[in-house]
Amino acid sequence: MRQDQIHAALRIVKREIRQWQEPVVGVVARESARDPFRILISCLLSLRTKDKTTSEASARLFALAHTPETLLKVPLKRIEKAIYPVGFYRTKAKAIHQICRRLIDQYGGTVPDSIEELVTLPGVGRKTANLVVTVGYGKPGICVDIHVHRISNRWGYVKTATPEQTEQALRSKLPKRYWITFNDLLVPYGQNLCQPVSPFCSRCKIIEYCDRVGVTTSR
DNA sequence: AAAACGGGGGC
DNA sequence: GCCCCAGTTTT
Repeated sequence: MRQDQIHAALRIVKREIRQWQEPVVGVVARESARDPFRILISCLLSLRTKDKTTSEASARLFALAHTPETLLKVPLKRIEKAIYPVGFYRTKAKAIHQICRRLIDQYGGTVPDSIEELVTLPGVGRKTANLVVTVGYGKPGICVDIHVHRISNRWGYVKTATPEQTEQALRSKLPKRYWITFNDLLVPYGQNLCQPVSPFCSRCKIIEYCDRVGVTTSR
């Protein structure tokens, strides 16, 4: 995909996603009501877990409590029960308490708004930190998860080996107006149409812009 | 039974 | 850069 095609491609993807009956657009961010703390916890739950499962689990969890102070008072057992289907539930429940403790001790119960501080929290890496900063605080940033990484390369828009390299490449190449929404567009597109193996290329409206790097079979 | 799941951490 | 993590859901 050429640089001058990215605008058209993203516009088409956006329109396409809007037409879907059950949109899964940025579920983690959207259902978290743009609250940095909820985004942080939702992202933690989403590690190696399907989006729908994460969404349902975080809803159950936040029904119990949704601030560091109150969530820390919820016993681990109850947290584990609420988030059970996400997998790694014991590890994640423990991490939730640790994060709450750190936020209270070091940041007065608030969530820091810088990548550098966020990634020092247990279970928080660049992907999670970027989502908190961009969606939670509305600051410029690029959140690269596995979908963004795969599709950016599949299009041939970037040529990178790791998500972190993708983040750097997009930072210098992607027009800034798309920084915050890029993730919101590519994630649902990657979940429902441009999947890792045999994507639905026949239903893709931007196939003419796509280099189909690494696509061996398609539907 | 095996693969997949919106990563992260340790080496 | 590679390997492990430690669980459920989906195929």
